[in-house]
Amino acid sequence: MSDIGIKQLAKNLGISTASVSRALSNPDRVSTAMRKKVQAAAKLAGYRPNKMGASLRTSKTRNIIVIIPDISDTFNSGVIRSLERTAANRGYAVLFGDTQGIRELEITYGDMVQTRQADGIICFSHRLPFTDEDMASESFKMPPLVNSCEYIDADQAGGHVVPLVTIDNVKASRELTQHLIDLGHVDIAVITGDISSPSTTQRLQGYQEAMLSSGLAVQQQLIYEGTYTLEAGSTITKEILLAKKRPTAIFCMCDETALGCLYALKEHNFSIPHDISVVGFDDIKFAQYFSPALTTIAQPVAEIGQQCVEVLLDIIDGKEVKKPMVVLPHQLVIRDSTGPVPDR
Amino acid sequence: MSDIGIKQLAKNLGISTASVSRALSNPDRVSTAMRKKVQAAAKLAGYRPNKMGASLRTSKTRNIIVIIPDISDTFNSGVIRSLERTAANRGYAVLFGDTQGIRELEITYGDMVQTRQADGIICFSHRLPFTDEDMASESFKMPPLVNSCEYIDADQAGGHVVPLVTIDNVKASRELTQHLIDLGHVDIAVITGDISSPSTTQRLQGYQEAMLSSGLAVQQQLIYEGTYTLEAGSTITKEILLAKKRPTAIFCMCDETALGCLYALKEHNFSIPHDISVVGFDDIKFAQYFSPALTTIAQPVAEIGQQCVEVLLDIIDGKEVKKPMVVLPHQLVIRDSTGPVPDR
DNA sequence: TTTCATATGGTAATCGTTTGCCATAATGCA
DNA sequence: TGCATTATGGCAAACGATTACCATATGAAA
Repeated sequence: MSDIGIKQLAKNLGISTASVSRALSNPDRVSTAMRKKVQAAAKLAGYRPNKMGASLRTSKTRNIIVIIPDISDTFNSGVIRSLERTAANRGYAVLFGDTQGIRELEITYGDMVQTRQADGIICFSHRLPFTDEDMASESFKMPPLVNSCEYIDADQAGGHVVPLVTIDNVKASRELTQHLIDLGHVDIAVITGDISSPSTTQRLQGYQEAMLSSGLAVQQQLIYEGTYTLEAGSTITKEILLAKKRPTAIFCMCDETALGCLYALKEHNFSIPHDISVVGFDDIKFAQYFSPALTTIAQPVAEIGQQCVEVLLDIIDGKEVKKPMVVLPHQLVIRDSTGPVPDR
Repeated sequence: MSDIGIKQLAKNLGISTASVSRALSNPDRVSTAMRKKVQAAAKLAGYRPNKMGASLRTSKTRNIIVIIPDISDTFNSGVIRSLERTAANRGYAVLFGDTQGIRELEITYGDMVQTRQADGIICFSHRLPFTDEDMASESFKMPPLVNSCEYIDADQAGGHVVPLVTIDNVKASRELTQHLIDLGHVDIAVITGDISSPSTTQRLQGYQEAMLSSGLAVQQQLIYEGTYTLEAGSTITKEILLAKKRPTAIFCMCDETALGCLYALKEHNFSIPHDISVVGFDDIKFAQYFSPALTTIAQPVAEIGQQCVEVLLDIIDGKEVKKPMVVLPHQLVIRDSTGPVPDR
């Protein structure tokens, strides 16, 4: 672990730096004898190549930057884990930028490709991490980027198509709503995520489609605008309980919200699903341990992470991207938080 | 966003690269006129400094690598978030390596300082991310490293003192156990984490100390070896329930385990805390939403993250590290999962 | 034996910055 | 006014790898 470089190594062996470099990172280019000699010496000396030097020369960093609003979000962290794993297998390291939804931080992290600290971006937000100014510039070139789970508007992207890995939110939401309808529910409240997020819009659309196609009215007063948080689930549920006409089911657009919802319901002595049914979305690892275990949509977390990396690396490698949008299968998971509509 | 470099910029302005560099990153070194001129031109041209070039020259990367067994662990991700924030404020980016506890991956990530991809390491494991071989070598120099929450043995560290940011696990565990004892519990089962982890050992020690100092026997058959997971909580609790003599309280060494435990208890129709009391450890964000809300030890997640970074940057900057061990205050949070021992 | 292709190793340029050293200009002070 | 500082800008050498290009050696084919 001494601070030895390729130069010193070459000098010690009485050979050129070119041979050392080749023996280590392009072994076919040298004779077996040379290769063995150099590799042995390198190992002995504890030689570690300085990646900065290499990166500078090759203009490849083998880093991926992941831009994410909240790294502690349970659903996201599942995807992250898979990302990281896949990337590592392909020889890439993953940098994370937690933006807390702050625009300025998004920009900072988005800049890391421009400053050559990363080769590409995986983004978990519905906003691109570049200034409008930059994007408007005609010299703007979109760096390798794929979006996870959140659709980005072509308008916002200045006409660029942004590759996306996601499930079909509309369809999943429709199925979930249909499940409630099949149980006889008619008054189904919704606690949305941030409405500026397309995933929320899509899930809302699925809900509406399911209602309408079953001949049920979409009651605007049952749609509550929230966020993807525990707190939103808890506070909005209380609001729902205060309504003159109570719904018999609550559709929470993420599992954390559903947990908050269950909490508030139990606090007010509602029995689930006897009095009110609750569904979530995502199937985070905690969902099956909630009481009652949560009916939800399972997203293929591992595949999402993996595909994000695969697609991104294809772009980085300059390969033709066959599918700008990868839609992965979700699954309706029926557990104990949903039941038939109660008699009135 | 054009691919312009310092050289081109200098040529355009008819000045030397030195002046450009100074105007941008060492502004006091040049005249106001020069500074303004260069900065304006840089902005106009969308100049982005290539950090690889700079890093190579300065041998500073301004990256920190965080090595963590499970990035999706809820407690950890809280700390991570804070880490990331503090680091960003200090101008450092954070890279993450999720090792899944795999030795080989630990080594890979540990190597990133040697290969100059990062300036320092924050480690969430009880093992150092270097090969024994390396550490045994006399030329081994410990890179800047601080450990979060897990103590590292000086033996294992080859005599090096590894700075640590943590709470006092022994004390916290003692208080938590004492809380149960105060409620009249005598037969208190424990579901541990991985026993190779010092945090587990320490929490176990705290438990034992509390029992003994209250004149209670430590019953070995009540100590169940587990892991810091939901699944362990669930399966081991079932085991506990099958025991001839059932405990009246279960001490889970982390909140996720406690959730698994609550789940299993409810599944078998035990009422909490009426029949059995349960405590967790960490106070993850979900804990207060469990049913019943969980009595636990709150760790100062944000401060832990912050301190880790502060200490690490001090080491990187070559400052004297005043305290090799930072012990932060925890808090006993009493909620609804604990109650008086039931009448027999 | 000659000729050509291939295998192997070396030389030195290069990637994009930063910075030590120097020259000159500007300023302060007596 | 003269001299000592200080401010400012340029030159060119790093940093540590990779690699285009070249020279030589080796072997095969004729």
